[in-house]
Amino acid sequence: MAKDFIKREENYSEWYNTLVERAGLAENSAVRGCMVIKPYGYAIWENMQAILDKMFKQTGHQNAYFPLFIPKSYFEKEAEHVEGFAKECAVVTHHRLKPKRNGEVGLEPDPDAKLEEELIVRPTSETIIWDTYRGWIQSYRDLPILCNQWANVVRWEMRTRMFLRTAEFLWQEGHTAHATKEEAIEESKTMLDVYADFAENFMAIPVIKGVKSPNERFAGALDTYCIEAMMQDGKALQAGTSHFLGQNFAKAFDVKFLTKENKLEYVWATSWGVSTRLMGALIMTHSDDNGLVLPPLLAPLQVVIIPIAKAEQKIKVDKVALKLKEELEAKGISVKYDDREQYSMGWKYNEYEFKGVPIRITIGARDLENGLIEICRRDTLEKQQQGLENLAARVETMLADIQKNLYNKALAFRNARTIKVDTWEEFTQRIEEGGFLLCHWDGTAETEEQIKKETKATIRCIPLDADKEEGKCVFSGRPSHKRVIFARAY
RNA sequence: CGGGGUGUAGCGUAGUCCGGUUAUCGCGUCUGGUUUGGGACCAGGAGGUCGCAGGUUCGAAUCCUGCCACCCCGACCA
Repeated sequence: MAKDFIKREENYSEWYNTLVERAGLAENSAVRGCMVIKPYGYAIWENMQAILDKMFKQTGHQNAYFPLFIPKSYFEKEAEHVEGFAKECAVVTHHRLKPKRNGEVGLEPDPDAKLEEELIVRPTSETIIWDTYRGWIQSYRDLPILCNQWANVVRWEMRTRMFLRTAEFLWQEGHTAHATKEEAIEESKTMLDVYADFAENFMAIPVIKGVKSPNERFAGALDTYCIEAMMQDGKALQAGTSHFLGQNFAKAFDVKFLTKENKLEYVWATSWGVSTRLMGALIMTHSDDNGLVLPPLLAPLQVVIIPIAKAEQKIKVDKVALKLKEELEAKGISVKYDDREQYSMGWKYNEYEFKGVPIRITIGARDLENGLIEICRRDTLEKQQQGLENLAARVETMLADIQKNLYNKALAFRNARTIKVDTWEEFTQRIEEGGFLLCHWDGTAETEEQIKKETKATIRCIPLDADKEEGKCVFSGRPSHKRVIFARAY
């Protein structure tokens, strides 16, 4: 284990913070609640962005960009939406500073530069986008509009955690407009599938697709679909959401269209998003006591080659290493040959393990005499000696295997900690151990509130594939027709 | 905003209760040399408003007062 790195069981939250900083992903900034994403962390995010962006385009979406500032009045138009976000908004009131009047050194907002209407730094863009869509939509021929925006948003949270909840974060938000309810619902489900596909096949994170209870719904949505993942400490993390917004925003912003039948109707809407929070999910799903573990499909560096050689043997080792590097790169694999002399091989081993590089290849002068190298996979830390022939192809296979193995491991972990619970007594005990509790729920907000109050557990989602099953609410004993997922969450 | 804690070199820290030479140690960093199969070794060097302001004192990192910042636990979390 890497020296001076604490173990997960000791203090999960401290382990997480240490890992984020030591692996070079991010650090807390001097600005309250904000985070600096460092180059290595950003490289992972860029890989995620590129894949998602491609998936969005394949499902017919286009990128666009809307303003950072939202006039306060826009914000007030949708009642539930205001209520949901009002408590965490950054507000711009002035557009100029001037020296302090009382003679002290420093600046203060110039009273003459007070904005007539205050501007909100977007916590999400539904309002400004729907205000814009009004001008774009007249007839059914203008629909659907399928736009996505890559942007930053600000939500002034009381308490923050790197990647999981920061005052400012990066995300994408899709906003679509449709002629029919069915089409909008279809869209929100399609995007949920895209997210689930991304989470499972690229991030190697198994997720449960579901719908939120009314309590947990997005402010202004009729239905909020989500993917929920389980972290290593048994807590749930909402990894992505897709909202069916009905005609709420169209009504609030007066966005109507003329149907084929020449009737004026309100437009149907969806919105969906994932954020840098996914980075947190990635870390808390796969990492171990040696540091980060990255799925090969997202790793900025997939293979690192480390030489061990005395000065006189170095040329031979270099030759083999560089040839291998070339072969791997020809297969589209990203490789670094780290022959820096100021660091020992032991130091490098620890460093790349910490950064989660999926495969490490050691080329030692001694083994090379016998035509052997050492290959070590990050997910299992298993080391093998191998010959040089066809090595690139075997590395390629191993990367695919690591990708698959990470998913299977995470799935096995989740399955082992997902249990059916039918009595309140068992619920209160098992919730302490973390994990997902599959329980009957009477469908009322009061029960949900009460359970949250007593146990801090919330309904993560009502799984879309939940089987019909008659039962009694774990809390109230009233009848229920399917099980929902309760868990403590980030 | 409540409850708890911490501020000493780039990072992590000892010293604070009980005031007293030149503020401790480790990591990192720089120089030179030797090294390389799991965070190398030796030698030498640089680096400090002890969070800020005021007070007590012959003398303050240490005691007193005020302020500030950050962290943890709550409240908050579409």
